[in-house]
Amino acid sequence: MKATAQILKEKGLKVTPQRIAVYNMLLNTTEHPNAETIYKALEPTNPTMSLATVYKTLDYFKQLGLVQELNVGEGSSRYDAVVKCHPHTVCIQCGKVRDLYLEELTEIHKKIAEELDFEVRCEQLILYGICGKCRRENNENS
Amino acid sequence: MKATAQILKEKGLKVTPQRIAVYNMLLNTTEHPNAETIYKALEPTNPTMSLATVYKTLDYFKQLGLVQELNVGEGSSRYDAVVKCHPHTVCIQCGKVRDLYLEELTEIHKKIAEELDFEVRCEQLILYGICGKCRRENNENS
DNA sequence: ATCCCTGCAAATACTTTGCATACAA
DNA sequence: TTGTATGCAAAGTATTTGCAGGGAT
Repeated sequence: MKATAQILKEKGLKVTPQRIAVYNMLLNTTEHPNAETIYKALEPTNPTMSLATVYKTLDYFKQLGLVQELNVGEGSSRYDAVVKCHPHTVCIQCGKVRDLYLEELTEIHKKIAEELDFEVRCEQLILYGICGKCRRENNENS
Repeated sequence: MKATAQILKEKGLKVTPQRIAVYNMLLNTTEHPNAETIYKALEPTNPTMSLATVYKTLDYFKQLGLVQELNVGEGSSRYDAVVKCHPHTVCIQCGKVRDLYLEELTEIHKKIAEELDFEVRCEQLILYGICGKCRRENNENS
């Protein structure tokens, strides 16, 4: 795997501890954290890190295609180091956001897009509902 | 068509001029306005209307399933009186949000959802890209 | 008459910005 | 050395809330 510093350098970014920390954190989670969560997670190891820097860093990363912004209708945006467009499920009970990988779906969307007078750059599918864990817990308590 | 007052009453809401105005405005537009836009649009005819009331009203409507909230990644939420889940296109150049009606897609999503350990309540597909109008204008200027 | 709704203003949540200092190249 | 990045604090949006007065039923 390519080192984070190398990736940043290739994108023309100066390599700083903060940027490495943010990118690595995103690479090592599937939680789709928001800026605040990233900041809180890095605070222990990067005590001087500021929330503003997290926002600025995420903004650079977004511009350069290193991360993807995801808005599932909460107050804040979530971030994902998986840049390729892919569907997500959002549990409306526990709030968990999960990735889905469905090649077939992408193909279908592409086909449909071709029929529209619209040039698709990115497609975002969000399935809102109840995750398996919450459903089972609900059944137990009823 | 059922009168707005009647619809509100059936939902157990008190019928007020403000609520009628907001709901009618949403019924008569395809612009997917946000709260601010709704407020601005109603100001001329409802000079006492306040933005806070628009927010509260939209919140009630959302709870009762009279409107749908849509977040396409801007700072603010948009609202749609078409409650049935349906895909949208968002032009990343002019910002226009359009409805798509694709029954086939809904069916496909439903089938996929059945294979997941996830109970889908609502699905949201957003296609980001360049609309036909913008693409043609871009071609002329190049 | 009762209780819900409205409008104002203040509060909150999220994000961005200005600027002086610090650090990467 | 040079210019960019950081961190702080202040400012900027979007939205929510508390409360007193007003209006719908």
